[in-house]
Amino acid sequence: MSKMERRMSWTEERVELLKKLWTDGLSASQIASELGNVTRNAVIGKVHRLGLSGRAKAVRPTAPRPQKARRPSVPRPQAAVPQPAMAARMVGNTALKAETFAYAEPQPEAEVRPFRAPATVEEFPVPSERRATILDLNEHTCKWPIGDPTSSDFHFCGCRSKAGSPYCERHAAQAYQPVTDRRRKAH
DNA sequence: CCCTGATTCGC
DNA sequence: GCGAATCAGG
Repeated sequence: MSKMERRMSWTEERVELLKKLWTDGLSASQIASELGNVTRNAVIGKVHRLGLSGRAKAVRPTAPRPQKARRPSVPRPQAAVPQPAMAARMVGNTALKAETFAYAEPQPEAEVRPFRAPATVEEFPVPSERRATILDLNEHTCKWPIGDPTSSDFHFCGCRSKAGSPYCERHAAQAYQPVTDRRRKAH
């Protein structure tokens, strides 16, 4: 290696590698870092010039290239209404889909998991609540939530909290019970 | 905000 | 031909 190529160009080798990696499903940025000395934009640009965009999926919409009437002369708003043909071509043409397809790892449809209400209260015998609103809370009041937060009667414990604790002694005990204890308690 | 590819257009 | 800037989408 006598000379470091200052401006790496698209040599046959690099183009071949590009083709291979692209058809392998690597993303443009991955390919860019693989090749080195090119940005993903460069890769994408080359891919398009080579005419191998679309990859495996490539639903040929047979659209005759709408090529909108382009901008008058001001470089600002080049984003306008997508042409139908363009839009059609965009769907199902992303690398993500291609990869998902290539790796054959279809996600099973999201399973519906039952809604689990936040267990704020835990049927707990509350002897000395103060029914504090959020406005009543300060450094010395227990901030243990009681009830459904979306309900109008939601409130906080409001007891005097232990020094340095957000909760009163009773609720601190409930909040900070060791795992083993919780296990035991659960049964 | 991270990522993806697509497109435009000055160079 | 090249690729940064930009766009559009997940």
